[in-house]
Amino acid sequence: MQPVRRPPTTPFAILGLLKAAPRSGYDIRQETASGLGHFWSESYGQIYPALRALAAKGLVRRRSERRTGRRARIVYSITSKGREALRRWTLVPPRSAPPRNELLLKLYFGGQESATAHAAWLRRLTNEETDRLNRVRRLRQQLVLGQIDHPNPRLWMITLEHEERMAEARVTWFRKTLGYYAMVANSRGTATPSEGEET
Amino acid sequence: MQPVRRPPTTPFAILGLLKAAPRSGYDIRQETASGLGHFWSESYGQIYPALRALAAKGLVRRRSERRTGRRARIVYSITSKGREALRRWTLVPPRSAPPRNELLLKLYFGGQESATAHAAWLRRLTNEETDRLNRVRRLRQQLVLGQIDHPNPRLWMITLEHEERMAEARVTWFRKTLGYYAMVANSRGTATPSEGEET
DNA sequence: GGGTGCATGTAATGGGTTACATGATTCT
DNA sequence: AGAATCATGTAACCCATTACATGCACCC
Repeated sequence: MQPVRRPPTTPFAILGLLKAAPRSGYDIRQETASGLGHFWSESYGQIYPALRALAAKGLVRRRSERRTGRRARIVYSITSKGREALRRWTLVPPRSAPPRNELLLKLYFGGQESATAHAAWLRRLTNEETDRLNRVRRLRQQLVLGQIDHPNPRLWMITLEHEERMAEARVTWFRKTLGYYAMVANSRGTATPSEGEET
Repeated sequence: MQPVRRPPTTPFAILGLLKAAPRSGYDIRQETASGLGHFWSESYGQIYPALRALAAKGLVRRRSERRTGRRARIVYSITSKGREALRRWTLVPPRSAPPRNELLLKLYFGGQESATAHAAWLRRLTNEETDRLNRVRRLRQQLVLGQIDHPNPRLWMITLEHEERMAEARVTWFRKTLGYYAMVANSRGTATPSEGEET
């Protein structure tokens, strides 16, 4: 009846950001849409309630900041209690998420009948993934050359390398898979339409 | 007020399994815990309600099967309407999930202070991932050699290749990352504790 | 005066897991 | 007799996104 509590990760993602600098809810959203967005994202619907809860537990401090010429906003900063909670959380090994790959599901259950359509969107996805890979490579290169200012370049590098390895692997797989689909789609789109498929 | 309806994927995963053969809810769970489990998983809490909903929409047919000597069970089979719904679903390109990598979050926010602990669980995760990679490689090899019977070996191969490419990439990244953490953890655990870390 | 960006927030809804309840049958 | 497995199902949560409401301030 009482399900086991697994610690949610949203509040810790927020604490982590606040550890680097005090921020508003809006700032946090921006951050998870750009930099951190490489490996973590949050929506307003998560952030604002979580900030309240953190403040209620004394892990962050809330203060409103009025600025001349700009609208006032609420800035949160981490407390020492919050810092400690964050530290403890990072020590616990991460739990792995159950696999959920919609792409594979659609290919697998689509069968050969859908090969033409699949070839079409696989081509698009391949291009998107290739672009992403190139972006990450450029980013990493800039970091290597010291053209990017970052509070912890080493750890940032580690996350970029993760992105890059994964993107490379996906592109490799995409190209190979696309080869198969293009072949199947072609063999029925043009040559022998009433042949049926054997293989 | 009325959020846009994104089609849920659970019912289609179920339809896909039923397309191959009629199955009970229990069977479906077993399937998503073994074979399909490589890239998709479902829990009872999802499956049974989804089966009811599918039956109500006429996409699957429900019939109870009484077997001599074994307890009766409820077997679902796909209808032609269900087959059509599945086909249409596979034609639509998959949506990509927002990135959520708890591992990177913990490393990134943990900083160097937690390097010793991180090195420890990174080592464990590296081993687990390596084992998984080896398992997938063996599986693929068996498929190549025709030692595995599968209704659609080509599509199954494509999913295994995906698994393999990803596992390879993760192992590569793990080893590299572990190298860094082992170094940091070591340099402070033994030699020059007050030196700080350069390299 | 109107668009855009800054800023805070909530209601509605859906996705998903875990833990339990319940019971039959088979194996030891 | 008791454990393991087959089998169906639900209650209680939690996680998360989307879409909207609201309003300030700046720039054109």
